[in-house]
This record gives sequence, structure tokens and C-alpha cells, in this order.
Amino acid sequence: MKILFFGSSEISVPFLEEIYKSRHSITSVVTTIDKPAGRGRRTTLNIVKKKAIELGIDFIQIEKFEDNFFDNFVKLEFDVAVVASFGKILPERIFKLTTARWLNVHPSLLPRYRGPTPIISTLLNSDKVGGVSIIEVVYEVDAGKIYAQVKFGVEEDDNKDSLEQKSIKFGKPLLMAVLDLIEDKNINPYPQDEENVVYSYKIAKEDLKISWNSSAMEIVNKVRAFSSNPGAYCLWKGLRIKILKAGVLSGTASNAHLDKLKFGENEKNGLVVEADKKTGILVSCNKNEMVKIERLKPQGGKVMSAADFINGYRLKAGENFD
RNA sequence: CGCGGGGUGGAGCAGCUUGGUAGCUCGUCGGGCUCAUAACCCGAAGGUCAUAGGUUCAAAUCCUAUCCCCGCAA
Repeated sequence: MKILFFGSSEISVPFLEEIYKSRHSITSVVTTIDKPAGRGRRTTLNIVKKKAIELGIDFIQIEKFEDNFFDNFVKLEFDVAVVASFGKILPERIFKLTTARWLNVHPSLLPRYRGPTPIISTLLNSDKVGGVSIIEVVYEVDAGKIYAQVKFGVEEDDNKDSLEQKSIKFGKPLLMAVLDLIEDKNINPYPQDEENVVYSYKIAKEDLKISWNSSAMEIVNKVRAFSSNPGAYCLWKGLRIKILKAGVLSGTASNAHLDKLKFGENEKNGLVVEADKKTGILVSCNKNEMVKIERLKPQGGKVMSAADFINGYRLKAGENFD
């Protein structure tokens, strides 16, 4: 079949490549424009565009959906449009201009987590199971019929990075299977369970800051959900410290350490209870719980282990994270 | 030309303002203590101080240029 591919981010690339390698052909790639980004405001080239050029596929870059685009769009020949991490909401009008099927790769088990941050929501909510859905694209975001889903386990040490990788790993064969079944006219999508719709939301800058008044699990989930980019952070001596890996300290071990330290009246959550290379960094949070920080990245510095941070930055028990 | 931090033995940092013997916490190797140890004690190796110029009797330190890394902001 002929495929029209919509994608703009790094996550789009493996799907584009997978289709390229398959028996299907790619009519064209639609992606967003190169924007000035990053330090020094240099224009970084769109990664999907880069890949399209490398594979010798035609591409269309758009900033907004304008008449100009629609004029070109109606001339394209394709059987299926595949949307993978495109980053823009498709206008209602576009669906009326073609009879082709529209497919979207969505990294969650819909109807759980419609919206822009399904993986982050999976982690913030301590879900034990995640997945990828291949759905029909309709104007209402992520509300289309489901063609296929695949589930996978979400382990304790999974974070945003690893779930993205899992979504790609499991999503690629799923998408290809759906494309093949469509070609064979042997698939029948089913509607989402509207009773159990859960939404995910765009994250704001404030959401990245760790509140030590949260429970240990909430803090650890936050670290997992935002790691390694953009990263949950806290402050220490005015320095911004990104926490990349942390764990909840189990009850008994936690009590042992709490007993070692006498809390003064001025002490508050965020207190560094222990800081040595063996135990790591233990920080107090709500309900007398503790979080163990394992990997972090100080402002201006590189990613390092807790031991390296203690050695180089002289973190001592009794200090505070904010 | 958006703002800012940084590149110092294997790791993470200090030293730079006020030029003049290379420092700290670890790691590694050797030895010792110990029933034993990731603990403790003694000792050792390992650095063109990002690169290229310049100033100077003398540059990690001051000046200029370049490369690389990172935080914010977009």
C-alpha cells in the first residue's frame, strides 16, 4: 500500500524506518518546520526531515495547516495515513479530503491516557501495565476506534526513557501487522470504552519541581516520569539538581536511619538524613518516609552517581534539599 | 548575535579575584591489622591543568581566539 507518514519527533523515526523497510511504500512524509531551538538559538534541523532525506523520501514541512498545504494534500496518492508523534492536532477538514484510512500510534492502553503525555501519566499513576495502541485518527483527540493493542509490564526501574523504548519496540511490529491486515481487508476496529476514558495533560514547568512534602512514592514516580528529560529537580544550596534515578526506601531500613537522627524543631522534609558512598543519599519526605537518590545531575554538571556527588560536592547529612 | 555555568591524574571537585612547590574526597596497586571485611592503618603509581597563540623572569591562575560539555530560556 501507499503510506503517507506524519511525524516530527525522535520517536517518529523508528516507525518511519520500519515502514520504509516493509513491502509498503511511502508516498511522502509530513513534518513540522525547522525551528530555531536550543542554546544560542541555532536552527536545529528536524530529525524526521533528516531521516526522510537520508532515505530519499519526499517530505513536506508545515508550520500551520494552510490552503497551500491542502492544495498539495489532495494531489497525494496514498491508501493509509500513519501519524506517529506528529505534535500537531490535525484539522477537521483534512479528514474530508481523502478516503484513505488514518492510523495513529499511541503509547498507552486507550482509553486510558488520551492526550499529550500518556507515558508520563502511566508512571505518575504507578501503573503496573502499559502498552501501545494503534487507533483510527478522528478529529477528537485520541478518541478513534482501536485497531490493535499490545500490553507490556511497567517495572519499578522503568522510566520515561525506557517506556518510550518499549513503546517503539512493541509498537513497530503492531503497526506493521495492522497495515498488513488492512491490506488484506482482514481487520475490524472497535470503539473505545467511553466510560473509562482517562486524560493526560501537558506538563508545566512547576510540575518538574520535587516537593519534599509529597510521599516517597509520589516523588519517585515523578523522577521516573520525567527522567531523563526534562527531569524532575530540586534545589540544594541554590543549585538546581536534576534527580535522574531514585527509589523508595523500604520501611525497616527507613526506620533504622530515622532513628539515627534526632529531628530538631527546625528540621523539615527534604533533610539529608544520610550521605555516604555506601548507603547513598537518603532524603526525608512526608510521613517519615525516605527517598534514596541514586543518580543525579547538578546544574552545569554531568550525570553522576550519588557517591560522586557526595565526593565532589561535599554533601553532608544534616543539610537540606529544597 | 537570548542569559549563564563548566573543561585540573581513572571518578567527582578545590585552587584562578591578590601569577611563583598540583590540593581534597574517592578509586587503583602494594603492604599491615583482623577469624574476617566493602572497615581501619601505612605506602606507591598516575596530571601536556581542553587546544593554539600572547603578556611575564615565571601562567592552572592574566589577555585573545578556537573546540567540546551543561543549566535556563525558547
